[in-house]
Amino acid sequence: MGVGLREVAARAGVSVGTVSNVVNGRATVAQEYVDRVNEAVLALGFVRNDAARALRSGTSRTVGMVLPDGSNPFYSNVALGACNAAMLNNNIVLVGNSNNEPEREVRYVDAFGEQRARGIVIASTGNVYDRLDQFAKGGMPSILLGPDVDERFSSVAPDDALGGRIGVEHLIGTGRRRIAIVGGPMSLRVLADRLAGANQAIAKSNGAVTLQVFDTTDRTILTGRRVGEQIIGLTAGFRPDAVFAMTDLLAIGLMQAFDAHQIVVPREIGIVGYDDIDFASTLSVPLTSIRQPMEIIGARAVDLIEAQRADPVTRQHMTVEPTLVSRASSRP
Amino acid sequence: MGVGLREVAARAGVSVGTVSNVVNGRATVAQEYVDRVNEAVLALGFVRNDAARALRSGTSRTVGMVLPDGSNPFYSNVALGACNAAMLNNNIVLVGNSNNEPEREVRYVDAFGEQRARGIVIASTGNVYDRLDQFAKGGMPSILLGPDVDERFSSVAPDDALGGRIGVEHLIGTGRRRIAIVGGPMSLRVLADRLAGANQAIAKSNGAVTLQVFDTTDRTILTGRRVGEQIIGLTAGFRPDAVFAMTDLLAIGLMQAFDAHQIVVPREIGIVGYDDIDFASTLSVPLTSIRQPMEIIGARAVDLIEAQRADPVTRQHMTVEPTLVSRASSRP
DNA sequence: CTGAAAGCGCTAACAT
DNA sequence: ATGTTAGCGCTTTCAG
Repeated sequence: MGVGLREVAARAGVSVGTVSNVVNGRATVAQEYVDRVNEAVLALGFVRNDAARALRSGTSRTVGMVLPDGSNPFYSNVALGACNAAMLNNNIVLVGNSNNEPEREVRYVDAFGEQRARGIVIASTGNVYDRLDQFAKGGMPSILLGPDVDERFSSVAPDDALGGRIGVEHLIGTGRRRIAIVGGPMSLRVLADRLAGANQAIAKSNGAVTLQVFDTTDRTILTGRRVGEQIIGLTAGFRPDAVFAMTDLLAIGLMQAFDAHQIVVPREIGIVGYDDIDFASTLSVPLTSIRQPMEIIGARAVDLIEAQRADPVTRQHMTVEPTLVSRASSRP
Repeated sequence: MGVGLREVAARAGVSVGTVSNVVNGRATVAQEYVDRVNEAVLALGFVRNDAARALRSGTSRTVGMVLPDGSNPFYSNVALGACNAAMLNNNIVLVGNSNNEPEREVRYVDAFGEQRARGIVIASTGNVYDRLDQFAKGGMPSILLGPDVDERFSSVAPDDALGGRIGVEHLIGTGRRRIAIVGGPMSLRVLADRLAGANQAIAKSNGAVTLQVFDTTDRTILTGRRVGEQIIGLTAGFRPDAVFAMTDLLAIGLMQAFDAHQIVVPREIGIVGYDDIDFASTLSVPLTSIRQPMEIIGARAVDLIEAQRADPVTRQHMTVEPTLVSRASSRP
């Protein structure tokens, strides 16, 4: 930008060291000098050069975050929580969006590595772990988001089994006994966990049964609607009185199908969704849903970065608990 | 990270200049040396130090983006488009989320300024313009997102008047004549523009009238539902046969209200929304909506950054055109 | 409490 | 085609 410490120093009639001290709000500089320096900074339009600072001091104020999907509210809320936590230490969070493309993921990871970020928080498919490990050896830790732990990194993940459990427990607690479960594919760890939790709740109950598990290939509204039609097609004896949907989108699709066939929710069938997306509360029948503590996940991840920098050897695997948000769709 | 060009050079038995050339894929280095250097890079876990590069070469590969709301799909898609465009020049886009807080906005702007980013793309409320202008003097341009132009910066904005016009023209084209318009507050420039465009379409039509403008304080589903109830309460002669909603959320609320009172869309009343959010297509009556070219906005902004760097004096104010996505909610 | 000076790791110009 | 070297702008001793 042209104007550096030197120019400011010249104009203020002090040394660069003094200017540096003023600019960084450090210790004891005579008030008179402080004023003169500030005047010069303003007049000259001086902007600190972070590249030079980072080079010299070897440390950055930036936490890098690599996320697979910018339009997924889950991730944007995680990012928000991370940002809040970083602010407390006077750091900032910069987000790179890999758009689910491994190639972009690598680019962002490299960029943060080369920038010598404080650390990287990443929800990854796994192919950059070696690189991240290399960075770690150089003192730049990475934190994994999600349940697929790797021994080399600390991680934070929501407890999906717990989520599945409390969702179904709630349905059972409101008097339902004939539970259907909708979601998939089960090769996704988070969904398998939710299913396991759901089954666990049913096993512990007295008298509730898993009527059917609809293993879907995706979790869209359309798929939910299709499953809904299937459920409606069931003869009365085989129809569930409650369904646990593994995402809110699925739940919304189910509701649309039930609504189209005058099956009233929650009287004839109770529904619990998962994620508590914004829409959940504003549906014509507001949706009971499992809410993930998204901002806490982000905050914990940032905390783990600092913890890891302080103590590079210990690894922590944190788990955060989802909560049930009860609304009309599951009322007794 | 400890290991630098020097260590690599030592191990490979070449000079730092040569290593630099290899690492940056430059020109003519003997294949034998290339191999030796690459071996050393791998063995030592060398990672380029971007701070040093930026300091020395005075230029960065990072485009900074400051957005007010990470969970708004509009902005995440703009960011995606920006990212795509940046990739073409081998740059990357890093996003800072101000969460609508001026204080954070300033922090991100400062951070990008200090990092000497290639430029800043920002959807701002306006209080950082002076700072951005200062950066511009130092050779780091900023591009404004949105209709509020400032003479000092180039900008790119969707043409909201056009959006309003094509939305209402479509409604009129499908035979509707009694148009209601829902949205607000009109102090927001984008909404005022949409209204102006809508009115323009009505003025040009033969026989269509603006029955009523519902000026709302926000644009949520709940508000849409409330307006819907009002519309239902109208005596038959005053009830519109079409409504242009300034956001899809409003449109969804309207639909919920109409649905609850057995008013069938589109037969009794046609609806056009705005934004084409993901939900629009999966509603039980899919919603006709005005789609903003979000990714193009982001791409143009990144292009403008480069244009501005090449020619710091000219300012450009670009406008991009929304399109109508026709679905069931507005069928004749 | 302030000034002077030595680099941080890299690039690019120049010399070989 | 490769090696040498002078800084980029800053922080941080170390003297004064």
